Amino acid sequence: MEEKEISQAVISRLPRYFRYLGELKERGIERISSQELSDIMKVTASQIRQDFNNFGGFGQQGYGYNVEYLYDEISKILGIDQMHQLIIIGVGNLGQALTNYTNFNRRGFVFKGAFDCNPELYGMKIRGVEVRPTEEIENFVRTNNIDIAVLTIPKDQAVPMAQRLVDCGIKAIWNFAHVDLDVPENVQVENVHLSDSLMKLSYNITRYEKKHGRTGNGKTGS
Amino acid sequence: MEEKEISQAVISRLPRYFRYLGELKERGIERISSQELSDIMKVTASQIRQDFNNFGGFGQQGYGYNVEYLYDEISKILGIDQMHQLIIIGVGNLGQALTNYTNFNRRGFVFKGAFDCNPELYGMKIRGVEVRPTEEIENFVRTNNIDIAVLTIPKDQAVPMAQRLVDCGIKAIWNFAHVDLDVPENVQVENVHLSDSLMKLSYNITRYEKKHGRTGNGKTGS
DNA sequence: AAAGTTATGTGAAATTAATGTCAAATCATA
DNA sequence: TATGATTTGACATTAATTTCACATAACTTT
Repeated sequence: MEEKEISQAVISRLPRYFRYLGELKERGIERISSQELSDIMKVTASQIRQDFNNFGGFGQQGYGYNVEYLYDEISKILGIDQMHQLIIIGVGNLGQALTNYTNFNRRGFVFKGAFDCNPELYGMKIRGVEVRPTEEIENFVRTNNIDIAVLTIPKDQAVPMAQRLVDCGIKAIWNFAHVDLDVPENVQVENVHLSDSLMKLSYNITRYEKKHGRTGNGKTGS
Repeated sequence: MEEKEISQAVISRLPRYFRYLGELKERGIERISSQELSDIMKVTASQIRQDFNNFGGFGQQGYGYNVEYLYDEISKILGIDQMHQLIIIGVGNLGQALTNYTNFNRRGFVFKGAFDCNPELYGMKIRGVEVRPTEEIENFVRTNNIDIAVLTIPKDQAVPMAQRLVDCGIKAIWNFAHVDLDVPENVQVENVHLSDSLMKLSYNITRYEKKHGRTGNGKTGS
């Protein structure tokens, strides 16, 4: 039985549905129609129904969707009903920030190890986890069943590091390095390219100003 | 004369082109064809040509594209030939990490101020910039011509803060809070929802394992 | 300067995604 | 249990995006 592939466009929308459903659940709301959700989330009701239907019928005609049930189903689809063990590679500012972001913990992402190539950091503790030398990564990943490696190291180091992670059987890489990683299809990669995001913002500022006749600050001017 | 609107799908690809062109430029490569770029970037040559053509003809038949010229043109399109003054609101781990990320500086994003509501942090210096109380934001934005506010505060604080920023004339918000901001169309918002990104990764791990018959770690198990 | 090659720009075709529509199922109510 | 209101799920339609294909322009070489 062949499962039909769901487009990444749909997947990208699921976390947002999940977030809104979580809020509704928190507020004690038991049921919701696609139309109501449409009003709140500012997407068409049709898209909401279509999106949910990719995974089977979660709703009931004449009633709508049960908030808690839908929430749980989406969490299963996203795989966050499962535990994920993760390690951070690169204990710089960003690495530490992510480590300290406790919300991930609540969603079943368990921070198991931290690695850096700077000897001065060895032994330092972040959220109870000791920073270790990067040489120990392979062994650690294998013995601790690590699923996800968070890459917060400079881009030139990221490429060989990704290869090492692939070789020792990592399942996924959450990549914050500003480089594209080339990995086999059994390893999942999710890129967070912050500067790309900032450039998009810059584009939209510029576009708006062009359209409305305001000017920006020339780089040489003042 | 009406400029035709460029789709966000195209805009999202520009930073990646920009990055690859920057690398080519660094390596001293002067010209490149859409086919060569296609091989390197793993997108179709057709898409590359189509994308660039949205902004006018940057290439030359029989020759290809001049790397440096194309690089400069894209930087203009993205608006990163202009200076952008920015402030950070929320000097937690993530806020500090972003502040210390020097690459933004190189691209014309100038870190001008830092704000927090925790009095213990007032006066602390990050990259030479003093942390100030959030009450001072409005005045600071107005007198220092701030374009972009980086929001790294909890989501419940983010919504009223966004309103304050809108009211004092900010041009754009780079939003790291896990909430959707509702702002008028003259204010640009770019969201970085890290947990959405992590959920997408989780989905892809789960999908791969389902397809290939491996199992994850049950949340209750181990 | 002519011939052959290369590679863009563009319009058309194909694919993918989003939206609109409605029959059928369920709910609420009397 | 019948009636009317509600709302999904499926399908049809429309829109957007990507790919294809080729005429045309510029380059390169002799």
